[in-house]
Amino acid sequence: MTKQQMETLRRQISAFSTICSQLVEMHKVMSQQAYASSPEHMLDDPVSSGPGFRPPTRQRWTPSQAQLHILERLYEHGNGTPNKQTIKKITSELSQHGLISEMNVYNWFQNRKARAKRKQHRLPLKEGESEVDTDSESYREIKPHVENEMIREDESAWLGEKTAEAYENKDAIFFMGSEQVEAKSDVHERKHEMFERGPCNADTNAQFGEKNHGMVRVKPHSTEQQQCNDSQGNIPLCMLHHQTEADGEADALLTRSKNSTVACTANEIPVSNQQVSGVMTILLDGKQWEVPVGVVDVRKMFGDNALLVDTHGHVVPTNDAGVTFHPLHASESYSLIRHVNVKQEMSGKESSDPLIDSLYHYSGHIK
Amino acid sequence: MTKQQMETLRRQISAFSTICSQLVEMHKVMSQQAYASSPEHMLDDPVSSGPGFRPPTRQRWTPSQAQLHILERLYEHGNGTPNKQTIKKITSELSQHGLISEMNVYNWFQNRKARAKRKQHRLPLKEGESEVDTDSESYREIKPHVENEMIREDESAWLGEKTAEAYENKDAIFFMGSEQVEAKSDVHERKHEMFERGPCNADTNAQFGEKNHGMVRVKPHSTEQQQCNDSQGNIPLCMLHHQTEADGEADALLTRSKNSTVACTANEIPVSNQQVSGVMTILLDGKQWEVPVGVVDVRKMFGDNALLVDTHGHVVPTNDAGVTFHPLHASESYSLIRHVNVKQEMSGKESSDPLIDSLYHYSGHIK
DNA sequence: AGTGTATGAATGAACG
DNA sequence: CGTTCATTCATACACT
Repeated sequence: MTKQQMETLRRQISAFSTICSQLVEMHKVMSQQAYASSPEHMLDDPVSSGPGFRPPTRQRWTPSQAQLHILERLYEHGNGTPNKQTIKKITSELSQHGLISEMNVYNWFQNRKARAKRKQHRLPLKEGESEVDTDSESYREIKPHVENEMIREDESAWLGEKTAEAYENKDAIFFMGSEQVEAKSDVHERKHEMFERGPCNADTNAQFGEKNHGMVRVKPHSTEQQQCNDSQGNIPLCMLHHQTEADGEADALLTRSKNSTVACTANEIPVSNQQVSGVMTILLDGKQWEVPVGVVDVRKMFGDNALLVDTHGHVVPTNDAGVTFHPLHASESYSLIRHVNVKQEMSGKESSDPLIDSLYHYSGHIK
Repeated sequence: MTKQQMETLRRQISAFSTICSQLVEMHKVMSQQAYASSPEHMLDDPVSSGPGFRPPTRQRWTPSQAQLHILERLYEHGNGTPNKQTIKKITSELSQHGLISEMNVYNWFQNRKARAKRKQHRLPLKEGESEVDTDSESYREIKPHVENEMIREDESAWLGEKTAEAYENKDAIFFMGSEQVEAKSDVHERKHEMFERGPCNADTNAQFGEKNHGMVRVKPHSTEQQQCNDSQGNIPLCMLHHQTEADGEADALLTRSKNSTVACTANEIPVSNQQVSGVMTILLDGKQWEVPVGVVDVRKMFGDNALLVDTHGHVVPTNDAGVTFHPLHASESYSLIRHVNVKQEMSGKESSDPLIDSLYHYSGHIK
């Protein structure tokens, strides 16, 4: 390797580091925003300043004028949603006028159709209807002039196709592993519709009675609520310190993992990373997880196709069984990497992605 | 540098690449989830409902986060649609986390499967690519099993603040980046497994039929591009060499001719479907996009603040106008990085973010 | 800087 | 089962 190459490598890493930092930063900002927008908390945060990061704009496809024009014409002419083949063609064609994917095209037609229909019928919208139905939409009609028929209507379902789904049918496993304890809850608020959906019991509404009815699970459970609470949803990095064990119900939930480990997130700020029994918290892709203190069975915990990468970019080494050699570090961040093709076939060390292979290789190598 | 060190470097890059992908994905999920609705919607307390209260009604079942996770897990475990018996069990179990009916479960599995299949299909059928069909792609799925809703506002820098300096120091590159990249927070997970939205072209353009008030907004800003097309591209992956300095608007002409550009890359490999004019598919942050064959005007296509990074961690080099020197590589994966401050001010090569500056610097440097 | 609207996308449910 | 419909969620923009 030449010096030059080395330099290149270094730069690559540097670039990655930068990118990662940036992404993390964005993530952070977004988290804060999300949090801030939550009506529940009132803690005001003086901070929030920071660099002017803005949530990445443009998350959704926006057809260019040319694309729209073409789509509109196609719509006028054609009947309904095009089939798969057609979609492909359209997509190709439109890609000449801007980034686009088949899904965009598909969605466009679906929406176009649905909305046209709705407008036409002027269906009585339910209150709280968010989809505002202004007549303005009609303006959007565009006169199709000459139809350039570039699409033909091949019937056949455009989206369907055989796929080798390899689901082996075994017995469904219920709480397999149980590994995942989910104890969380979402405390969330909704943004637009302010209407709080009241107690919703499908049966109560004649209007909707037909929907779920019949099999509506009635169970007026209350569990949800409780659970949510106990989870105390938010736990700062070094959060909580109390055990939830005493909390009967919560405890049950948290400890579903039958593991000895108790579910107390509680580590007093895990200094030394590991108290013997118990659980500690780590961050996985930004989410908090409770893991037993001690070595971790990555495969069992996250799936056969999982790999953990620490913030230094190192894959957490494991033995052949997927168990780490060392405990994870409490409060540390890890990234969970997966690869579908890796699943159990990993033994064959063949995955379609060289990158992943490489990681695995590395992982194995290091052990 | 020893061979060993080199290997380490390589691993780091690989890991970083992966991490970046994850972060980008995560970021997307978050932005999408920022205002996700609370799963408790359908379980609202009866209390609020007063006499003339209209129970808001949720017409259709919406799985709570907990339910979703469980379902996801069950699905993941690879068993097709559960049988009746199993459905009952699942339903029963899930009812602990929210209102649910067997029908809901059944539908969920049906949909999940159908969509997964569709997804799988849609991607692979793109052009070029040899038989080695790349079903890859899915490895980008993120799959958190926890749903904590915890965000805490404490500032606590979860992000190392020294980040900046780290990458400045070229010699320290090795492990830099490593500072704590930790994301604290929550993130509720939702997984929209299919194609997600992707980046979009930055171009907007006046609408066709005017929606609002019947007034057509005629493209106000000069910056808007008429069409974002003009890019074409494709080339094997060898990338980089070149400088990227964002400057101002510069030309725009390198491209603009529709299929003009040559370079049909991936097509050394027999192309299959999609013989249509030069179009090829690439994966951007896991999502498939169609782009014209030929060089790509990154800025135009993704915005002034965009950067493309390939799976090797290389920033795709572009000229001052943001146009790549080479076409992208068909079926290859790229990550889209953005930064608001980079925009056009880049000319002064001064952005408020050192991170980005660094990237640009890198990019240019390497040429 | 907010607010409303158009509309892209996700997804539960239904249909054939 | 695969496809389509209906509804909801989320977001880009325009306008004020």
